Amino acid sequence: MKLLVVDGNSILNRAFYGIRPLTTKDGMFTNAIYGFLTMLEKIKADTTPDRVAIAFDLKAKTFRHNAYALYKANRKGMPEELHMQLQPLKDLLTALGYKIVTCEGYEADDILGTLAKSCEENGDECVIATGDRDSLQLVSDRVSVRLAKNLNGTMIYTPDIVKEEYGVTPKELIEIKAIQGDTSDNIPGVAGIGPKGATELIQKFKTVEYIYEHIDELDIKENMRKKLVASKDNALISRMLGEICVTAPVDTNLDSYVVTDGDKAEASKMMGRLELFSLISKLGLDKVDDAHIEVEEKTVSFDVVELDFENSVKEIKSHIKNNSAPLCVYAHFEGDDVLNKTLVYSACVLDKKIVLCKDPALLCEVLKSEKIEKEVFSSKELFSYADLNNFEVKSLTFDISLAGYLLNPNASSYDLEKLCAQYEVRVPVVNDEKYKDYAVIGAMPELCEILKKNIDDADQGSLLHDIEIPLANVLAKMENIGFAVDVQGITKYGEDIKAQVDNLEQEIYSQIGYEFNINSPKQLAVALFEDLGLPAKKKTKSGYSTNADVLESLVNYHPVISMILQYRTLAKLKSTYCDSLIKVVREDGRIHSSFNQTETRTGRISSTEPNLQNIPVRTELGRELRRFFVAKDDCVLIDADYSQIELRVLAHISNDENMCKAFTDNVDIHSVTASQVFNMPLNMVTPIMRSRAKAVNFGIVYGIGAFSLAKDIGVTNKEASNYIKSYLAHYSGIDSYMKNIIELAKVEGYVETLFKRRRYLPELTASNHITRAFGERVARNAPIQGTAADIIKIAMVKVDKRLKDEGLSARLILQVHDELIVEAPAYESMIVAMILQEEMENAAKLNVPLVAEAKVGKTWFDAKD
DNA sequence: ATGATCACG
DNA sequence: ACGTACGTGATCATT
Repeated sequence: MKLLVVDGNSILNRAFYGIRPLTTKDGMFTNAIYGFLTMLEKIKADTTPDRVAIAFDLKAKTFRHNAYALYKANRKGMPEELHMQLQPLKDLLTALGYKIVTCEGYEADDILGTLAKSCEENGDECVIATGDRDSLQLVSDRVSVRLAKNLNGTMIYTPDIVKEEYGVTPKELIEIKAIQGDTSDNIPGVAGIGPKGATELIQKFKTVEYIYEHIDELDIKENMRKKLVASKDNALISRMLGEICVTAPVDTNLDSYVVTDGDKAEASKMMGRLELFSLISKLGLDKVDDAHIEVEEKTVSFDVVELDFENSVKEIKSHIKNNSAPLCVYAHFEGDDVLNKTLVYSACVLDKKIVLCKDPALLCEVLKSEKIEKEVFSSKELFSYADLNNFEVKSLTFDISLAGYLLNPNASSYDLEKLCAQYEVRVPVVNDEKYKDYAVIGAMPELCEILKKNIDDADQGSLLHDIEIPLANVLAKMENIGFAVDVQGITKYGEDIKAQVDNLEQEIYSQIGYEFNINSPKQLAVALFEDLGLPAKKKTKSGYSTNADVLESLVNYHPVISMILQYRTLAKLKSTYCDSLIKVVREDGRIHSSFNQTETRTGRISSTEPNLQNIPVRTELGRELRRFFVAKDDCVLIDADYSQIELRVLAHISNDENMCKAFTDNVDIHSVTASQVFNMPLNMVTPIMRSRAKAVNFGIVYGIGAFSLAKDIGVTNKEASNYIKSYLAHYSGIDSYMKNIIELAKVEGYVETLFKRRRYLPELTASNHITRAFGERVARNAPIQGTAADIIKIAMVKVDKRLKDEGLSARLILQVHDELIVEAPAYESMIVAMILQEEMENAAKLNVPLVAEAKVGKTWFDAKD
């Protein structure tokens, strides 16, 4: 029989500190629970036990909001974020069928020891899972310790391995500790003797008892003898304190530790509440059964039928005759890229029935129909499907994924299963085994109801219906149209760069004296900081940093530094931009990026495969790449960008008098800021002052800290801090906005944009001040970045509509956060430029004017000036 | 899978 | 006593 004994508190600690903070949207921390269960699964898989006992200390001390207390605290002290996870974890473990062992007056260690001892005596095998080396003293022929060193690394300790690592037997570890002491356990030991001396003594003399019995005859240095004599009392006390008790009054009958079925439904429900959805499937729990048991009398059973076009239409028609509620439509596509998606099936939810249809004609018919009001899971792919098939989607009134995103943009994904679990929508049961996977589609109507109610409660109706859903249509069309590129041009440019990279590579090798992988920060660090002996400035988790900041500070030390910087720049251009862009050009000679509408926490869209929102522009050489982003034959690009949209938004929401006036007068904002910060008349502002003021303006938008500002513009902390003080004194409206928004965020738990886009901020309640400070910066930044995102989204919808209404062939093809790009026949360029400027500037009415400027060119390079 | 780096707004 | 501005995505090296 093999018993696994888990040191609950120790593993919980490892999980808490090893897994990045995770929270539910209400701010409940869940990372330790997630980590614990994940690690438990791993431990079980590794050790294949017959029985499992999970030991916990009975009382956990907590502390609050005081890092110094943590430092001083006894190691059993626990931050509030961890403590709040303790009871839920225990409940969850019980529901999963595990036996939790605690014991009044004894620590978890003692429980481990007692159970291990009992196994030993009864001829059973015992594995102790812990993150704490104290337990190593328990190792024997029958007892092994599985020590978690970090998240990935574990080590199984047997007597041989203990001997190998410590040079003594497991039991002798107690003796070593008695001499060496352990501050974290409040074990004093012998003053002046550390691990080395202690080990030597025990290797020679085996026990503390023996040492003191023969203290005068020992063959040791006088110095050592004196230390031992001086600390005799402490050593003897330490010997007692350091030995784990093996006689705690706990149940040692192994049959008490059978892992039972527990209450799976309850476990699954609890995990759903903790929003740990991935665990539910990882642990093999069945969510459907959970809902089934939980609300048995309310469980709905759905039929799934597969019909042809004719019969599907018939069913749907008779359904809408009898139902005023909208029709829920789900479509499943196959194919990994934007253009080549094939419809596998569409599904419509009728009363207690899911109608599947493989005929694409049905989906077209339903989407086209103005009379059928539709609620869907993801509108963008439906809009895309319609666009590719040259028809328009009518009466699409709700999008589940977009609603889920607006309600909480912090989530990592928005699939139906997750949303059902989060909003406690029970998934119906489908009895036909063949169609079981379709059951979740049947939950759509109820899920829509709940999401709609939540959207109403958050006052996000307009944001969803007037901005996000129409935008999905615009994005779908942008994806389908794509951006034409000059493949030959990129190829040639790439070859030129390749030649330069190869040259640099050889020169760098000769400078360093040997060949190595320059792309490996690790190898580069060795070359620079060890072999060349250059001063290392900054450390990362895994060694010395070699980033551009560090390298730039070293350029005067050695000629190879600037070569490496140049190499990095060119290698990046080659691999990320030339090579990969060429790979994603399609048969039509265009690049079709995907635009994700539910990705960012601030409301921006993101672009992937490829990312067209980070094409180089800041350096001359990089910017050249934009010459190969072109308009098709007889067409031009019209590129319009907002001027200072984030600062204008800040001026508006803070309603700061000075900043509003600057924008209303349409004067250069950075110069004005400089004159404010440096207390100078406008005409005395020098370029250096302006550039520093510009950095301060950026910093303010990001939530500012003197340290980072100082680093950014290369002044002292003190100076930077003065700039900020002066800034906030002159822009007092911004000062009060920054203070108020944080108070508001703390009270409400979230911040919102002008158009009611929300971002929840569980970080603000963290006890860790770094986390809290991050939450505060986000509270200051999110409304600004988010409102700017709202505004350009509105502009996109309006521009798209104008182009269509005016019968133009021009099409939006790209958005880069404050910039829109349209491809149009050359003869439309003037009108399109006008439309862009007009719609962008009128997208929102703020207290300050919005300014956009449009330029025309044959390539992105030319259109961007 | 994660971290380091670097491209963009 | 701490770590350092907001938001993204792609690549390469490494575990």
